[in-house]
Amino acid sequence: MPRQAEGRSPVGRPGSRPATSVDVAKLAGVSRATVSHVLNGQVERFNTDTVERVRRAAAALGYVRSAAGRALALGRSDFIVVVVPNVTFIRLQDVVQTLSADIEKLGFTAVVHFSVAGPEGTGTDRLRHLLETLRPAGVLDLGGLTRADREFAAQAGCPVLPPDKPPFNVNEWLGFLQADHLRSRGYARIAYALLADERDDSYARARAASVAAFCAAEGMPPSVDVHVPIEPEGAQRALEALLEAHRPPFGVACYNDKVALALLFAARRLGLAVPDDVGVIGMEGADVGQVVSPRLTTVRSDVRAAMRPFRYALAQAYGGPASREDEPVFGKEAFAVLPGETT
Amino acid sequence: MPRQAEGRSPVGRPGSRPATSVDVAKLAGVSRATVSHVLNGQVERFNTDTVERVRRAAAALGYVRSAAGRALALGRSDFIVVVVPNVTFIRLQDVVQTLSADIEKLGFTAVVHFSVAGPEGTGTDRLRHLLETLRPAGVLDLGGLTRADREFAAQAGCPVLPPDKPPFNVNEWLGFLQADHLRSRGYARIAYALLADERDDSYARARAASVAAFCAAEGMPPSVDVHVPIEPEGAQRALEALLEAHRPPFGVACYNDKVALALLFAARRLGLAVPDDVGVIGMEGADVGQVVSPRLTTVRSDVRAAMRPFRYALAQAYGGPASREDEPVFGKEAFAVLPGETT
DNA sequence: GGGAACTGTTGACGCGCGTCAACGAGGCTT
DNA sequence: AAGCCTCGTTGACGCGCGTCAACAGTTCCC
Repeated sequence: MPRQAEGRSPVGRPGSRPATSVDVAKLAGVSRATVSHVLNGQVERFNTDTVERVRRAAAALGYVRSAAGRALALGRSDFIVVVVPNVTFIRLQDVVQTLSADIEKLGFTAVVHFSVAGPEGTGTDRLRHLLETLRPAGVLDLGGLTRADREFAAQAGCPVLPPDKPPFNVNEWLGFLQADHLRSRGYARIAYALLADERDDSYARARAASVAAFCAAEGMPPSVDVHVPIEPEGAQRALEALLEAHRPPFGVACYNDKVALALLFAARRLGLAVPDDVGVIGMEGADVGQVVSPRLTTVRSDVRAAMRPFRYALAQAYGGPASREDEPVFGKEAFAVLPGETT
Repeated sequence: MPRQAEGRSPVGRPGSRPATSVDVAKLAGVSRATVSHVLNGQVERFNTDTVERVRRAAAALGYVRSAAGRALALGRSDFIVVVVPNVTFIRLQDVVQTLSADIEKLGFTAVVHFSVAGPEGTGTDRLRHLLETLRPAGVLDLGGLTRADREFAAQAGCPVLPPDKPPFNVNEWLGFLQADHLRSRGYARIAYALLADERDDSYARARAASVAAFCAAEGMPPSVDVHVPIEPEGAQRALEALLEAHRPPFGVACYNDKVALALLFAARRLGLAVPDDVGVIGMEGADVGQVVSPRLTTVRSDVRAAMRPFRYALAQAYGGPASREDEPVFGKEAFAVLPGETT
């Protein structure tokens, strides 16, 4: 049986291998080098006619260049590793999805890496392995990278974005927003509620520190940190512990809306009046916090605006000339206190 | 200035290119072919001494094989694309994280792909592009793939897991659990609450259908579907609409815990007694549903047990001989009604 | 008219790896 | 001694691509 005639169809019939740049070159009647150049945007150096032929041929064959071949030739791949820290908020999915879309828009492919996946196998080892096999075009650090990991990546010739230390003081700002709101509502004492039982969370640390700094700067009593589990009895115990340090009324700035809700309902079960005895402000503006009664006071975040530093860093590093519209800092409009009924 | 002597250190000094199999071969005093064979597990064919030398050399150099080179030679990469459907539940992060870890354990790298990223650019195009550039070892479908996409992947020589249609009747089972619980609590009429304003969600459809089938089989009045937005006024309106179709008391099976909470508090604002007038059962056992008062009745899920079909499919397709302990169906223990105060 | 400068195009190499066919050495049989 | 098999090892090729140096063709200037 004679071998099937060279199958080249956009849809790729079963058995027909995918088109390569050789196929495109043949069909366009040019050399493979020309195809490569044209398809990589070296357009001015060629006849418009040639360019057109190549493009048409590529389209006709449904040509998609092989990531592997390109990576091998270039010495680096078109992947960008997104490092997601051990951080817990409901809208994390939005964040990842938004960033993935931005990355794809730049012609790269996002590979998300969770800083700490489980008990066994440190995230560091897994990350380093990833960097070495993948040789990605970059690492987008949402805050999960240790200094050592950053250096490792840099040494491996893999730029880490954003170039400054990742939190961008965003956590400082968030802590300030919460503390400032609480004080403006008349609370003279402030506490910060972290999530209990979580592995070290750099965001939480930074925000608690920011709240503490606010209190110090404003001459208020030092803020008290408390770890709150998302579970009724534990939350109640945490709140009781807090009551021993701070006499009501006081305000609690919470790591996220889940923590806030846990404290809110714990307070009611303990017979404390909200917001008179205890004020609670959450963080992130999760929809679930707005459907309960009383409606949670929180800090609403606009994911796209909050991601601006990351988009900026990506555009700066990989973007075309037209993608410089963003600024390197998150928009102040990214975060705003959403007044509710709990402060 | 003389070029630096061949830098080969595990940590990779700046400027020293990463070790390749050539380096390993040289250091071990064997050919590159041998290195490749040994490192791919062709152990019996070689002297134990040779094997040992190769392994030691690789370890000494911190050798990590290049994904690009391997992919190019093999004609397919070591990626597994995880297709995440347009589905909304709080613990989705857990699911993705768990699967990623399982995939890495098998020596592959997970690339998550969101079925629908945004308004512009259909997910299908992006997926197909991904399959063509990446030539992944497989696609793990959480339920977001259309039949056409599945066929496309198969034709491209890229196996789709799990082989059966993805939902594995898991949604049928979940709908049953909810409906059965409601009936056992004495509700003679049942409604199903989907998430409003979401693009088509196959999970939601399947579960609503399952609840409807339950009602029909049990001779109950047909279930009513209602779309609930996660926002107080909208939820209230949805509940009011429901009241026109069903006279209390009735039970509502909810798509997820957020929907359940929205309805729960909407009911209270409307002066309806929960659970006497309206029973509410959520889905997923999110911690946030357990800290509010009244505590939400819901279906608790054990992510690992629920992921079993996917782990099984992965092991079956790519796993070593020792990884067959799992069964192809999710464990019934994966999902259990968690009684609360709302039914 | 001969070289220089420029434009448009291409041949050829190498990236790192998997693998097939082939090889030498040693032991065995005929 | 010649042939055959097995065992352990390797040379060489190709995967698809980017890119450099070199090429033919044209225009220009002295």
